[in-house]
Amino acid sequence: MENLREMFQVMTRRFGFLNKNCCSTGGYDISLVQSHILYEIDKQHKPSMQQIAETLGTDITTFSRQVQSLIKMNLVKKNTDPDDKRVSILSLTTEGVYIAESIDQQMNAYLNEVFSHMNEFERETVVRSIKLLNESMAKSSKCCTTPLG
Amino acid sequence: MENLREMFQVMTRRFGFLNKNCCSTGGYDISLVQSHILYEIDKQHKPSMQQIAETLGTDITTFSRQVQSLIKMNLVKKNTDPDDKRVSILSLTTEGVYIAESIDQQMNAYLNEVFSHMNEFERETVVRSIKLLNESMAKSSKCCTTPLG
DNA sequence: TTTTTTACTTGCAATTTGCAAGTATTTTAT
DNA sequence: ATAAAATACTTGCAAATTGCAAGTAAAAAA
Repeated sequence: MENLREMFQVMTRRFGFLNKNCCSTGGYDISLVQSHILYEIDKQHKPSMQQIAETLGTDITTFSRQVQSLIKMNLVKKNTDPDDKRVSILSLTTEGVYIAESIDQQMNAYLNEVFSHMNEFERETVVRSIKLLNESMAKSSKCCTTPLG
Repeated sequence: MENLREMFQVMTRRFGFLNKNCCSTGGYDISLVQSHILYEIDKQHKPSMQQIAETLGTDITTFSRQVQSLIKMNLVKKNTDPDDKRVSILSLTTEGVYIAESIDQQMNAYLNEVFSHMNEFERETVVRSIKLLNESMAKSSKCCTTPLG
């Protein structure tokens, strides 16, 4: 059997580079972690601080400060949940949405370029495989969840 | 078409968690970046500092210090290349090999567990897909290489 | 031989990190 | 109804990680 880890290591490293490249797109000085925060806020529905921090596997105190800087940059808003005044609901500002979308476009453009080296059949196979992989990882209770959770 | 980026983001995040979990296995206090350094030194043949730093996309100065700490921990050795006294050849100590291997085993065990949720056909498809993906990413000149290279 | 390039190291100064300890609100006893 | 416990988040550190600028030493080019 081939070395699974090696394949994954190479793939995720490459994807990591791509991610790093893309987040500094558009003149804005966004760090990789910040781009992930923007991405998740955009994706989740009215998320709280805890939720995003949990999703990203970031310590809540670190996350708190990252959000503060994103608010200063006017990319993220924070609203206290009316039902529970302890929790802060996060959302993107118009500018934040713009940045998040432009990063997303870049990423997808690059990924499409990568996929252009395959034929239609290969593309479909790969897409299905990644879905399968994600499902399997989700099923696995032992692994692949946040380090401290 | 599905959102490629989302699929990749989820997958690599999960793999990242796995990576983080695994590197702190075995009582040793190894950071994620350090585990990646050990991995690459193990993988490459008599690599120089530059080579590993380049592979990992790390600034050479940062890398220099990381290696120093790994040497202090007695996991890595540095030997000056006899053919060019400027370059340092990196290698793992016996202890380093042990750590690297135990991380590798953990990782592969977890990945096998993930793959156990698939049938034989799916497994093969997924493995082939990841290989394909890696080849395609390698072909793509635009993307997926080190940020500053 | 001098100049330039290359491989690496150190000096900062800035950023990022997480634990401990805080505040404020809500939930759970009693 | 009130005290105690839990939850959501924030701040104070102090340590670790980062990268640029400037260094050393060796090799290659001029």
